[in-house]
Amino acid sequence: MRDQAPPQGAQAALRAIRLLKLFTAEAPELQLAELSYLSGLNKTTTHRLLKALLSEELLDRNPGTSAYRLGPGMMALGVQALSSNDLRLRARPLLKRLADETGETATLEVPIDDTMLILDEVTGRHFVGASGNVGTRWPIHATSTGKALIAFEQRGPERLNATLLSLTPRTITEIEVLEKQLGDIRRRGFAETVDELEDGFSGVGAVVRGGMGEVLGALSICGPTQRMSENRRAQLGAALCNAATRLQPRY
Amino acid sequence: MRDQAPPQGAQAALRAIRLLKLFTAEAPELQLAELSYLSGLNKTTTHRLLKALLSEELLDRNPGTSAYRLGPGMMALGVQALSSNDLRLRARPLLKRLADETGETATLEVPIDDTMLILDEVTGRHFVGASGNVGTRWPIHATSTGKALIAFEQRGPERLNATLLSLTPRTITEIEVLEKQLGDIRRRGFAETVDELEDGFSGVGAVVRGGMGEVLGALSICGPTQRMSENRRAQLGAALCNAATRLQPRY
DNA sequence: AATCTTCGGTTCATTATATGGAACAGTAAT
DNA sequence: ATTACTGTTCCATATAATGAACCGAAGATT
Repeated sequence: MRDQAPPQGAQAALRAIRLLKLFTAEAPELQLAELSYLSGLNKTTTHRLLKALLSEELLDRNPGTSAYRLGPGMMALGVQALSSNDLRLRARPLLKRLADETGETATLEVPIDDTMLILDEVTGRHFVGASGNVGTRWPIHATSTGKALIAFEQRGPERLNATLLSLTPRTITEIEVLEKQLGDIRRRGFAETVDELEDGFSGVGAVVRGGMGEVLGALSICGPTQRMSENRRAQLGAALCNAATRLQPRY
Repeated sequence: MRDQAPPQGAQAALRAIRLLKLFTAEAPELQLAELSYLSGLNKTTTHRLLKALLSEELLDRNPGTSAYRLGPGMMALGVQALSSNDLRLRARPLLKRLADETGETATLEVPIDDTMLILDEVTGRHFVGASGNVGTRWPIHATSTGKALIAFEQRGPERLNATLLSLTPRTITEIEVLEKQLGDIRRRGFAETVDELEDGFSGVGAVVRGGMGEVLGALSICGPTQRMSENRRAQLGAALCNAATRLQPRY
C-alpha cells in the first residue's frame, strides 16, 4: 500500500491513519500485536498512536476481549462526512426510482484508492441475494461503476494498481484489455460488467458529476446475469445515464 | 477543548484528528486560514497536516471554492465504524416498532465527548417537524438519553463539562439539580426531558447495554410537549425500557 | 508447581522528525 | 499599481517521535 509520493512532515499522522484503515469488514477488531505487524510499525510506536486514537475516541476497545475497534468518534466523523456530502441524499430518490422501475438493485458508489465504496443501495423487487452491501468495497477494474469512472475521470487508468486482481475467470486482468473498452464506454455513456466481479452477476454503471463537471462517483444497476441480456443492459444503461444527468446540479 | 490529560508522544496525530473534528454540520467546509485559527496551529503546520489528510483521502477539496471538506476516505471509515458496531443494525427493527406503536419519533444515540450523537432515527406517523437529524449532536445534560446515560454509566456526572449550556428557560444548568434527578431515573429506568432541549419538545430516554452490562448508548422517543403528558411519558418510558432490554445480548 | 510464551504496556537515551518564522506565489478586488 | 487575501515551499532549530530492551500478568506446556 505504499501509495504514490511519500508526503513528508506528517509521518505520525499518516501512520495513525494507516492504522485506522487496517480495520476492515473482515477484521473489525484487532489487537496490538496484529496492528503492529500489519502496519510494520514498532510495537511501541503502534501503542502510542493507538493511545492517541483512543483518547480521541476514534478507537475504543471491546470490554470483553480488550481488542481495538473503531469507536464512536469515528462514527461521528463518518456520519458528518456522509451528511455533508449531499450527493447521497440527492441520489436516494433516484436510486429508489431506478430500483422500482427495473426491479433490480441500484447503488451509489464513490472511489476510494483503487476500490469502489458502496455508499447507498436500494434493493429491487427481485431480491436475488446480497443486500446490505453498504460499506463494502470492490476493486475498481472489476465493477461497472469503476470502469465508467476510469473512462470518464481525468486520471484515467493511472488510478489502477499495477496488478489487476482476478475475481472470476472473466475478470479483466490486463490493463490493455480494459483500455480497449474505454472508447465504447465513453461513446455509450455507461459501462458494463458481465460475470467479472462474481460469477452469475452483472451490472451497468454510469458516472455522476458535480456542478463543475468533475466526476464524483457512479450509479449502478445490477442483478443476476440471466436477466441481463445485451438488450436489457442497453436499456438499463439508458435509464442510468438519465438518472445520472438528473443528479448533476446545473447553474 | 483541552481534554483531560495531554497524551504524549503523538502530537502530530492528535493535531490531525483535531483538525478533522473542526468540520461540523455548521461548518462543513473550511479553508486553511480558518483551520489554522480554529486549531491554534501555525499555518505551515496546519497545511502540512492537511496535505497528509488529503493524501489519505480523509479530506478533499471543493473544486469550486478550493475549500477543505471531509472526504471519501472518511466516509469509508465511518461506514466501516457504523457497520462493525452492530448495535445500529440490531436497533433498527426496534426503533421501527417503537415509532409504529407510539406514532412518535424514535432514535438511537451514543455519547461522544459531552454530547449525544444521533446514530439512527425512525420518524413516527405524527410527523411533527425535524426529521433527518441523524448525525447531529446535542449536549448530554439537555437530552433524555444523556440524562439516562449519566444516571447509569460508571463515570456519571463527571462526564459533564463544568458549565452546562442553557438552551431553553427549562434547561438544567446546575449540576446539583441534575444529580437530584439521578435517583428517580435509576429507580424508574428511564429519563425525561420536558422543554429542556427545545421549547415545546419533550422526550424519554433509556440506556442500552452490551453483553457485559456496559452502557453503549441510549434509545429515545420524543415529540411535541402537548402530546407528552406525565402519564404518556410513563407509558412511553416503559415501552422504551422493554425495547432496551431486548437489545441487550444475553449469554 | 515450575517453565516457557505471548499478551499489553512502559522506560529512556538517541536522533530523526515536526515545527514555525519568513519569504514566495498566485488571484481578486481596489 | 497597490493591497489583501488565498495556498505554498524553504530551512535552521529543538522538540517530539522512535524502538530496543524491559516489566508484569495471564495462559499454555512441561
